[in-house]
Amino acid sequence: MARTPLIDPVLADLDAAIRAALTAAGLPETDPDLEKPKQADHGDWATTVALRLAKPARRNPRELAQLVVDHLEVPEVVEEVSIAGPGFVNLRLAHRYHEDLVRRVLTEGGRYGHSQVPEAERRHVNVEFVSANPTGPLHVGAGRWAATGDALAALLEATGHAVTREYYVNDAGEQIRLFGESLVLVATGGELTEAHYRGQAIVEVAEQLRATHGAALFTSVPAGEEAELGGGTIAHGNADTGGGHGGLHGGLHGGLTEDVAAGDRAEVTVVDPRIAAAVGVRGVEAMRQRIEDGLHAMGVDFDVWFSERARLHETGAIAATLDELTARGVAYEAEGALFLRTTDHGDDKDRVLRRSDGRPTYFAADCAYLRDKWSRADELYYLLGADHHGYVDRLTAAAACLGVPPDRVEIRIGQLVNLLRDGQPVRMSKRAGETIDLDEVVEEVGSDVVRYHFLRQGLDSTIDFDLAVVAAQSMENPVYYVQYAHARIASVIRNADERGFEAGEVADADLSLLTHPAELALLTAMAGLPLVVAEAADLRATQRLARYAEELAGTFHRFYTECRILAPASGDADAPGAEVAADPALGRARYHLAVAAKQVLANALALLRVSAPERM
RNA sequence: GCCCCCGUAGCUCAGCUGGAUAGAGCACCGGACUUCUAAUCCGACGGUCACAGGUUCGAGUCCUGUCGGGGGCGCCA
Repeated sequence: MARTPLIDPVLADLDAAIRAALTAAGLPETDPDLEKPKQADHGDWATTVALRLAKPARRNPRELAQLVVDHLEVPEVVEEVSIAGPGFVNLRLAHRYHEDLVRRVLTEGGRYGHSQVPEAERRHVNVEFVSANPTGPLHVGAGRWAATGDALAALLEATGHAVTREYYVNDAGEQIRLFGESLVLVATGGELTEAHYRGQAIVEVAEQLRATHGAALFTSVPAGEEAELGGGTIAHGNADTGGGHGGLHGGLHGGLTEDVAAGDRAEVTVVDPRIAAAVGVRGVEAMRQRIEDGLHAMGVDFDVWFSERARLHETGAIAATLDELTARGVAYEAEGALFLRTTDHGDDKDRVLRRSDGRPTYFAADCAYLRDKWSRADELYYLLGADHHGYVDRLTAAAACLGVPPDRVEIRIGQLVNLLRDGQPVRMSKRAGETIDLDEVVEEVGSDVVRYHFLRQGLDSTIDFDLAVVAAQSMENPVYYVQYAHARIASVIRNADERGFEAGEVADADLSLLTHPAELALLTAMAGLPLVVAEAADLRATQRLARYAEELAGTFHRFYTECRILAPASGDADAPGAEVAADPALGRARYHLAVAAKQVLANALALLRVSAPERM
């Protein structure tokens, strides 16, 4: 993809004009690579072609810049071309461009800022995120993946891709039996060991199951049910040892640093495994529903809740996948087990698909899942926490073994979330039920604050989530700065309506009157959204959009301070806004500018899934 | 031991894939509301971009190494 996507029609013109100038000047063709100068007074766009051509041509870059400018057929929208510094070619757009922009924003409405990637790059992207185990409620750290995955999905949609938001429900295997056992013990007053799941949510789910299925569920095997939980029949319950993080989807996946590894849940079999399994399956579904509700409260809605048990184990998809891998010649038997030749694709050792006792590994389920997704999408995006970093190589290799082109699988690792309270780390233990739940925090501080807090920072940096800070300083949270700008505009519009202000149609407004520095800054900022959206989507970087929203809000606040829209009530010639009283056409132009700015703010916030309030 | 991420203002972080004078919020100091929302604006203060080399017209950005912080590495759920 070109470094600067030619989103704006003007950009395409400039790009073509510079290319033509290069040819006309007898210079080698190269990407004009238009960029926005950091300093506003350098112009609206700049190209560094002269700097980059200087070395191969062995010529002075300023000289080359002059050559380019001499041969440049200046497009109509460009008002001024200048050479600056070591050889930058700066372009300043004519005011008419900004006038057109206001009309364009108002015409496009909610679509302004959206764009279409070239046909060849258009994809159906399966975005898998969160996918935390349904053996407990989501903790705060999961909010990072929920917010980020959802916003990335929105960004991909806004750039012309089709998206499936997907949550993998790890509802098979030993941990489900243990989860069921925990529920049984809670329901029957049995004694929980250290290995069992506990906590308020477990108690509530146990009560819920009793209410819907009756107490007998906890004491007898439902008729006609076997203890098939996937991962092979749990024949003795203690065939597996330990917890830990052997597979991608078996781990916590919630993305929060945690002091207790899931480990050593082993050897606990105090309940009939068939009962534990039956209860576990139902309990997991109840817990999953709680998770779904909690995410919905945060504005995150998944298209697909993919049940490992129902769609991989019960359908035989895992077995089919192992067959396919064997048929492809990428799997082999050794020591009674089936291995996948992941070392052919960069992994440091081959991985076991089927243990020597015949049971498939979690990795086998992950392969089957990948295969299933690939049949439904043409690009697979995994958003994982840093605790799964060690899994990337084998997952990439698995994709290659299944014939998925490497450029269609993107595994993104995000750093974890540190939960703090007044600067002190909060130690959490999932099995002891000592967690801080996402839905509680969302309820307390609001979805907007939680989402924005996570979206504002890049995936590569560890985020501190200090409950005290987020709650107490909420009035200083940058999200309010952005939302306030939107609410302020809404307020002006309300006032205008009340006063019977006649704004007229944009088409009739004289937007050429918008020449105040604060007006020009706002117009320039508004023009930036499409490019920011395209880049944020391309780089999978939500913070780009968040920072842009803050910048745009800032330019509006300055405009608001310096440029009145409504004439002052008094006739005082020195009062702020007297210029509007003297020239009503200016007030009308500013009104349309503000309405357009409101739209741009709303569009940016919409992509972050943060609300744009009408009043605050 | 090996792999990944981070180190930028007192604090929390951006920095547009190598460009012009490194930015914002918070904190601190000083200003601005009888007139569209002060959850705002204006100004001041604040930097050896962890450190050392290298690549080139140009490095916070790319490469190598060192130091410091975080995370990950199993026929294992």
